[in-house]
Amino acid sequence: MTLRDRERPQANPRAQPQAATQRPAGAFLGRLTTLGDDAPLQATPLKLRPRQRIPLAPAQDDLIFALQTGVVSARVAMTNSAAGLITLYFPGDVISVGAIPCFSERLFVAATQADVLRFKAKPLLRLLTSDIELLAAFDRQRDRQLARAAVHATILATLDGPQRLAAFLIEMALEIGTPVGSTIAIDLPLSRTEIAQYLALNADTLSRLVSRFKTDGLITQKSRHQVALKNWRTIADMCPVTPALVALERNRPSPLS
Amino acid sequence: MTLRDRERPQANPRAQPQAATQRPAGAFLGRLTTLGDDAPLQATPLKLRPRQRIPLAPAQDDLIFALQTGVVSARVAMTNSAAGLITLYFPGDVISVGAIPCFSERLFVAATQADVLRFKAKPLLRLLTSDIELLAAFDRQRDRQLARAAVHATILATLDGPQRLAAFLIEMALEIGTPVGSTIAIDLPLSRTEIAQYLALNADTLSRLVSRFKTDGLITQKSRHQVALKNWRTIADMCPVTPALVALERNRPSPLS
DNA sequence: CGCCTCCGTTGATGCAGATCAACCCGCGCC
DNA sequence: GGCGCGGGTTGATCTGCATCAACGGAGGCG
Repeated sequence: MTLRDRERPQANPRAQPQAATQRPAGAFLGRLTTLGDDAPLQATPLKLRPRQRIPLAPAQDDLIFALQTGVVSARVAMTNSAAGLITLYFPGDVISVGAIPCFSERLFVAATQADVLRFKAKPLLRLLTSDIELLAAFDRQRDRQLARAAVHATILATLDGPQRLAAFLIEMALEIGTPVGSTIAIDLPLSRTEIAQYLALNADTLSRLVSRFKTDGLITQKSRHQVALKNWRTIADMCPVTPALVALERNRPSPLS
Repeated sequence: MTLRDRERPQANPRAQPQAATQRPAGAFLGRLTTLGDDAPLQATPLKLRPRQRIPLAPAQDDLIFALQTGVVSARVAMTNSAAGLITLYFPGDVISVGAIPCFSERLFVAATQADVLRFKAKPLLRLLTSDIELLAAFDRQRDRQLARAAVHATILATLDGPQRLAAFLIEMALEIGTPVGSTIAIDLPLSRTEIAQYLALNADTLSRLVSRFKTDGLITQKSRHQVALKNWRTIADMCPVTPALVALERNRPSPLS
């Protein structure tokens, strides 16, 4: 599929992502917003609808976004072949345009309703020089995102299909899951096809895996985008990267114990 | 194989990585070192032999290294299964301990002789607050490494075996290759097994691919670690991520045109 | 209402690459 | 020299996943 813009409003956006929007932001963003407006920050708030692109002038590398609520995906299209869904951003994450490699096309698409703050790099850096604690928080946030990228690469490099799906469910549960009784409810911000791209699996194969998880009683599905993990322990055990994902979550406030 | 330390000196270290050691460092490191010793930086220079680990106290997250010469690899070991070679660092790169996810074990191993500078995070950040240009260079460097991680994830996610090998050769050529006549000579800093881990391929499969590249006249091999790309154009064309890799290289001085 | 398009599911089939095994080679060591 | 060992190569076989094709269900829209 081509990555053309589909910014037109959809008549019925998918179910509201309560979890994602109510989530407390990360340490950097929290500290940044408590500074108030006395700082000459020139941040522009943007509200994105699901599937809406973040507007970007071509070759504009000096923009930095901070994600307040929702989920955003970074995608690239290569000249010849299939597109890829490279990275997912969650509340508190920093979206640096320069951190996405320049294939023929690169773009950021909101997966759910999302609120982002747009900065120009220069004023933001100037602000960081004035507050070493803020700079430290910014630095930790970048470390965290680099580490997440490394975990994702490890998932793609070493895990087979079922393990990848388990890793995805765990990652989503940690980032945007809400405990409901003994289960964890997740509002999936991605379509099947997008999940398949993110996991480097075929959409058909992913469908089979989800079906198998359902028949095995690991998950249940209320609607297309609403799944619940019935058996956290089993899912966590079948995926070798669980400890790393949990450790990443330690660095910030989390809804899960 | 277990990731036990093999720090003892090897009787015959592999061929000298001339390319890597003569390489000009990146913009951040260049700017940093021109500051001279008037800054209270407390940088500790380390010299690493091939296969030597960077000494790390457990759970020490507040260290940052800057790679001056040579190549360093980041590895993780998972509880159950195989180890992984997550990231490669080249001259000018910043090695932040917090940017590697915490599996059961995480360690940095010099692939060649290497010179690194060790910083504690706090003083380095303090220095960054004093010089916005230095901070900007540091930030660009982090973007670059995030982008490289994204490209690597794309390689693993979307390319087949031959394309991955081509991508690896291109990446190495851009980072540490030296033009020799119409060819590009590369001193591979990794063993076959390590390359296979990096590319998420089986060592056997990789061996077959290298043989095929040789019989196809794409590369020649002087010794185990010395290869030469005979036909840059063909190799570049067979790999869809070449433009992204080249674009990454634009951001810093490169030995290739 | 009927049509269309997008998304997801399921079955049948083929292939790229993993796995297993044997072997070679270089090298350090006894 | 003989031996052991780690790393690399090559062949035979197996399998997990991609591919292809057909179908169904859910909206959207005239």
